[in-house]
Amino acid sequence: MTSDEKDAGRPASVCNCLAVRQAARQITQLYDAELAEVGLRTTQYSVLAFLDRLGPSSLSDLAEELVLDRSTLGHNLRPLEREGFVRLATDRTDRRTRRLELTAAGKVRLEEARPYWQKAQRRFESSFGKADARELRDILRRAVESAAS
Amino acid sequence: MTSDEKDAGRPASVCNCLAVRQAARQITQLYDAELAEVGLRTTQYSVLAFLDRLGPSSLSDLAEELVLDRSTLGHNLRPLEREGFVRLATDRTDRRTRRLELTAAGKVRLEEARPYWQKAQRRFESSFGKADARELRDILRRAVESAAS
DNA sequence: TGACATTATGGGCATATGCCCGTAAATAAC
DNA sequence: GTTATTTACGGGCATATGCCCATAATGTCA
Repeated sequence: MTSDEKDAGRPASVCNCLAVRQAARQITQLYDAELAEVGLRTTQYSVLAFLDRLGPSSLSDLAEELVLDRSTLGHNLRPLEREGFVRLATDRTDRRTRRLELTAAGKVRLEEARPYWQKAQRRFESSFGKADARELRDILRRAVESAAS
Repeated sequence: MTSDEKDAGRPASVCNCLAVRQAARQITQLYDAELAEVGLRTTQYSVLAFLDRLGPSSLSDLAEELVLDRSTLGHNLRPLEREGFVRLATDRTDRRTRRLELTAAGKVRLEEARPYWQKAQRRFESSFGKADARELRDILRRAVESAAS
């Protein structure tokens, strides 16, 4: 009996997709709980953080960096636009492209949020282990590359 | 300079939450693409598979097994009920509880879907590596336990 | 047994996710 | 230079996710 056959009836232990989705749900709740203190979700924080790091970007470029569907990014921007944290402007050279920019208010909120993100990081890593967390991120990064190809 | 400081400006490489969410999105697309052949999503497949394995269950029990919010499970059942794959009945002994059951049609659809789930598994593991996949699932399982506590 | 806490669930709300399709603009083909 | 293709985006649709609150039923405790 192979180990595959042994636990064939236990979906959670053999399905790579279920495993990563369960973990994403669980870990997201941990980070969302901290970021709720400043009224942001994990996804929103990641958009602001990437935009801060990359500077003004097209939606396509940012979506690719975030490993996110373009359309999904478009949807995710709505609450951030409404709050005035990001701004969309039409590119001058290519009028198809919309340049997404972090506003001053967005930058302020991002800096307010960072300590809470760090707190979530510390909480998770103090429980899971710093070295294990590094290994987790590494294997997940490789999984993203593998699934994308 | 520690390695933390070295890549402090690269959110994707340091944030455990972002890493697992990106991987979940990417891998989900791979599985959803296969399961689309039988008109199921990854989440729906996992509900049917767990229900088949566990037998009739309360929503709370099933949600806990799936590492899913109770309310989320309730929402996820709507399309499955509409299609007639699951059935909700009031428990006789405890009328608060709703017993969730897999219908005959649900069982049929589940068995139809299994080969496509297996195909997704094979596609992912032939690219990522069978041993790496096992390691991935193991570290994710530990991460779930860690974040839940 | 009657007040209170606990448990199981549903409804409403908001965001998250990605598909398909349409539109508009830029680029390539000829 | 006109047509065809590609690229960038938005709108609409459906599901996914989880919070908060309300309701109903059960259990507890004096």
